Amino acid sequence: MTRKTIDDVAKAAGVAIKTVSRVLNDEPNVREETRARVLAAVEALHYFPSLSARSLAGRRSYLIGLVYENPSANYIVDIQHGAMARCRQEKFRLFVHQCSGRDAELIRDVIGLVDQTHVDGLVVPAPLSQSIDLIRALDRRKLPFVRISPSAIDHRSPSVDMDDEGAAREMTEHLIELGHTRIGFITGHPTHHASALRLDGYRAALQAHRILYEPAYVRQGHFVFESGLGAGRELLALPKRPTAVFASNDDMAAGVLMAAHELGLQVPSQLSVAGYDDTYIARITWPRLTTVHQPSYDMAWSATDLLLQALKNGEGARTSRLAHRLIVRESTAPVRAD
Amino acid sequence: MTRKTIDDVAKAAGVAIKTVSRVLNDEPNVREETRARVLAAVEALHYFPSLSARSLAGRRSYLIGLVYENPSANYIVDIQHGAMARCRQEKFRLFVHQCSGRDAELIRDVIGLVDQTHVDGLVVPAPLSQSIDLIRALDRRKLPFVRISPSAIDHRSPSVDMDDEGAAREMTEHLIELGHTRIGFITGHPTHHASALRLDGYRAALQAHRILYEPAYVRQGHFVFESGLGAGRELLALPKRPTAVFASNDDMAAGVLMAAHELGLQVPSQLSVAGYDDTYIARITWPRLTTVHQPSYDMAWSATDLLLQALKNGEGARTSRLAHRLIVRESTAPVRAD
DNA sequence: CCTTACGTTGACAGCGCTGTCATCAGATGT
DNA sequence: ACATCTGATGACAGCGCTGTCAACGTAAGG
Repeated sequence: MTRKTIDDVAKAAGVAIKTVSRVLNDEPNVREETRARVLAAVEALHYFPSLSARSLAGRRSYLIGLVYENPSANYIVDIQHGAMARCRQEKFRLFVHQCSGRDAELIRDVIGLVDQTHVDGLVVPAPLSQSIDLIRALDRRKLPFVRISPSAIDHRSPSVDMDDEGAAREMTEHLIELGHTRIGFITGHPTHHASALRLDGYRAALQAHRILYEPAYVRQGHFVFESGLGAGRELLALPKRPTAVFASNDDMAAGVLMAAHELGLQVPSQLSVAGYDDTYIARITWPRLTTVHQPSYDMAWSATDLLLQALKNGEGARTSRLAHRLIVRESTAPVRAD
Repeated sequence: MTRKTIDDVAKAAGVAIKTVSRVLNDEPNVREETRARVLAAVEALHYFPSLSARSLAGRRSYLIGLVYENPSANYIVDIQHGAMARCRQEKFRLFVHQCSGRDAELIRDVIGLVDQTHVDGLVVPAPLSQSIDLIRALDRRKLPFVRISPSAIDHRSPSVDMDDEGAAREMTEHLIELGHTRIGFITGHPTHHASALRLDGYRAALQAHRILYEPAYVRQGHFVFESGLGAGRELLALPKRPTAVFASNDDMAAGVLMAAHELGLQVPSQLSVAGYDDTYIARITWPRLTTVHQPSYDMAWSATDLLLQALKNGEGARTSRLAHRLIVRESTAPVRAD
């Protein structure tokens, strides 16, 4: 059992290889009857065209790259699978690449990937999507790419995002509606643009409800569990401790839960805790987390979709914003009368 | 800024392209001075050889495939990164592919990947590594592959695993040493070979300590949180409920924790809970999980290492077993005198 | 009726590399 | 001294496709 080539298919279908190529690439001007014969031969021989040959010979490689930089496992798996799903539908393949290095080295790493694999385009999720240097380097290579959750400093390339500020505002309002006024907030990694947006949403909600913004209630986190645990301990050690804590992602919210448990505080009766992202974690903590659903899978799907469209039609920049929603579970409750 | 080719390098170094090729492929019979000149040119031009051209022209593609089938996010991310790390060291690239379909369709999916991408070999983690049909199909294609945690029904191909039975025995003994005799057990997915091994280890420990094996204490799980929650609820509803529960992975152990919390049972004072795998989850639950560290990252690294060795030396089957270790955290404690 | 256009198909070059084989200088053996 | 071997290098074919262009038959237009 060996690999079949286009010649085998051409022979089996009684046509020239160029005709097989036409059918495989959905090119026009092939008789319906011929197309059917070729497709039958392809099917019968279990023929799969060689990506290497295709990308060497033609302008397309049928390969999309997904480059990312060390974010949380749950996020990146959703992103991967969303992108893979869309690729599969179009018979593209996805090349997943975890970048190494920083700054110039990172750029070389990505450009190296592009040069070696001949990918037709790149899906660039946050936080890499915020690297101006990378964007510039890709532009120089004239490589199409779509960014997920790019920073506000914008660019004419297509991108997909969600309304981070609005979502954070809604979550904060949810807590305010439950009667909370002393609401702690844990920010995300300082270099992620989403971190600033989420903080903005928190502050906007406070302001809209005339609740004084109290800097002591805001702690710096880094999107990882340990930072949430640390920030949670600090917040709960405050003389007038918050009755609710809103963490900028679920991992950190899980850290706050642990901090509360350490002190023997009941969640949600003595402390409400809210997260962000709605990753797997939010469903397995005790209690389960009230959180914002960030549609990572769908964002990756859409980003890949935009990229494939751009490759087909050579069409320019488009941006799409996906809907989020509040997921209210058992970690938030009305504030208790002290 | 455009892609450089081997011709550019050859011109810059003042040699024939074949000589550049020799240097790039570590072939012998190149003068040291010539090699240095070529490498300097490669560096200066930021040249990256085209994988497509290489795999078309030669016998090697410098590509390894990682195929997997829907396991937990935390597991597969570790596997991916372990394999990527090893690939990077050898200037190979890793093609990550989530399989689709079942049985014959799955086989076609994998063979399709192999045919299209020309991967030199495959890393096959559990549970795919247990598919006899897949193994046979790969053999027919004469494609080198290394399995991670294959089933006992063995094969002369290389593989990497850990001692599942021994680890489960140790964990059960840990619980027994804490004074537990009514120990619940939640099995893994029935088609995973590791599930049976872990159950064997549990039973072996009971037997060694002359504790009666009680079938009612053993519940079927499927390696997912919900199944652990369900099984946990059942176990804790038993008239003579277990004082400890050992779940076959961390996700299910988290489910048991939730079941305990629902009933207001304190862990570990009223119930000890143990997991398996030592994924990220084990460090963020309350209390943090006592678990078995399964070295997924290292297993993938080693599997990739074996594969690369086999590609280089054409050497046959080897199997390597990686060490596990018990991670005792706060979810297990001595049994309380009732 | 012939010309033109169009739809359909195939011949062939060439993408950027590696494998094979030839070439040549210098070292080695007798 | 000559034949022989060895190491270093290059010329060239060809991997499996796609892009280009030519060829052909047939329908439409004058």
